[in-house]
Amino acid sequence: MAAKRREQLLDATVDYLLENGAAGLSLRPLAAAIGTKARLLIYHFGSRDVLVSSALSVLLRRIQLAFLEMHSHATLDRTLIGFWRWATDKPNEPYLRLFFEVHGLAIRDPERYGQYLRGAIESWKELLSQRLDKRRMTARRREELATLIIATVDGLLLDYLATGEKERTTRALTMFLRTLKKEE
Amino acid sequence: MAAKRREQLLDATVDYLLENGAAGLSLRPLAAAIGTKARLLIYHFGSRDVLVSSALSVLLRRIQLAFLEMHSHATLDRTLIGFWRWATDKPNEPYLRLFFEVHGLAIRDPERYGQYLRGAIESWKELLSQRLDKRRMTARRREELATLIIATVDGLLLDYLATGEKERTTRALTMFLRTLKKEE
DNA sequence: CCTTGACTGTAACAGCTGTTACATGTAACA
DNA sequence: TGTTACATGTAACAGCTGTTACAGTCAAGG
Repeated sequence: MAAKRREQLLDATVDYLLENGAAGLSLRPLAAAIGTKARLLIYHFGSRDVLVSSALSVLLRRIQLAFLEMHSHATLDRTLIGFWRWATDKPNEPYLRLFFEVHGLAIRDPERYGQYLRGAIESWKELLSQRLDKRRMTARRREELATLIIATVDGLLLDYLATGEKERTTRALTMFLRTLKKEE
Repeated sequence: MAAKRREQLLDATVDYLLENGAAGLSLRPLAAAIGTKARLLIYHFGSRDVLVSSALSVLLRRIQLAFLEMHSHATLDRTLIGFWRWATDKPNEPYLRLFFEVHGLAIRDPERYGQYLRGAIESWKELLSQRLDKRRMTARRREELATLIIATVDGLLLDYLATGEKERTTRALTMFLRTLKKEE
């Protein structure tokens, strides 16, 4: 098993990123934290950049799994509220924190983080469009709606992460969903 | 005039940040770009962190000025659309890019960027609440509405910056405003 | 047993970081 | 003219960065 050790290091790196962020990552502190040496990280991954982008892929996969679990809910409302609950649950906060941190970095440095960002945006859209498929509306309108819903949830999560005010942001989300329902 | 040179360096630093971002800022390249030495940046500002947070304050002031210019518009709709036009205008893009980049960094590192983030969020809320004051609604409802509007515009701007798709995101914004109007 | 290949340890490379000590300039004011 | 305050220049500090050269260790397969 050549790739086994690599897999372990990768998982440990993801956990480290969730705790410490991606902006100031450097090999030696990371290696010390996960019980290895910078030398070996380079050996297993080839370079720092490969390590980071590999770790972000794993991160994305984990978030997508959380998305998929919400699919069991009956209505779009319940799916969104379910995801909101998951995202604002304290133990899951690091996922969203890292998500928006990398989002900010990617806007500036698409070469390094672009692939992750495109994948992340795509996964949001896919979830939403699957939910909206069932309704009778033009593709154009469905696109508008998906864009609006994703943006609003993103914006509210950003607010929540910055202020920590769960109650206010949750109220704003339910108000948004109520407004959407009237619209139909 | 002791503070004159400092002011010049500060403005030049803001422009440099708008072009090059804040995540990987380091003194020597910055100094070279704006025609000075790292030595003098430390001399005028005391430390790197003071320089960065001073520059972000100037940035915030500039964005607030753009906000205030939109106040002349008659309705809330027109104010928001006016700001959206300003923010998605190519030459102004760096402001929002930097805004969200720092937002991402601040979530991770509140000590360094927290002050800027709180000020930025406050200025958004102030603009909105001034606009909503005139309407008859409970303070609680006004808070929900302001939170929702800010979050949606933020989320759409984030989408626009990542994808560059101005037409789709603008359509989503107008759909949002139309929905809000029905709600009243 | 001996070789092969995957893995790890030690140490170093050049280059970068923020910051500082010390010396020099420069202009205003007594 | 001498003093004072602000500004600048030159070099260096210790500490960090990703990466690499070289020398091992260790278990599996001939």
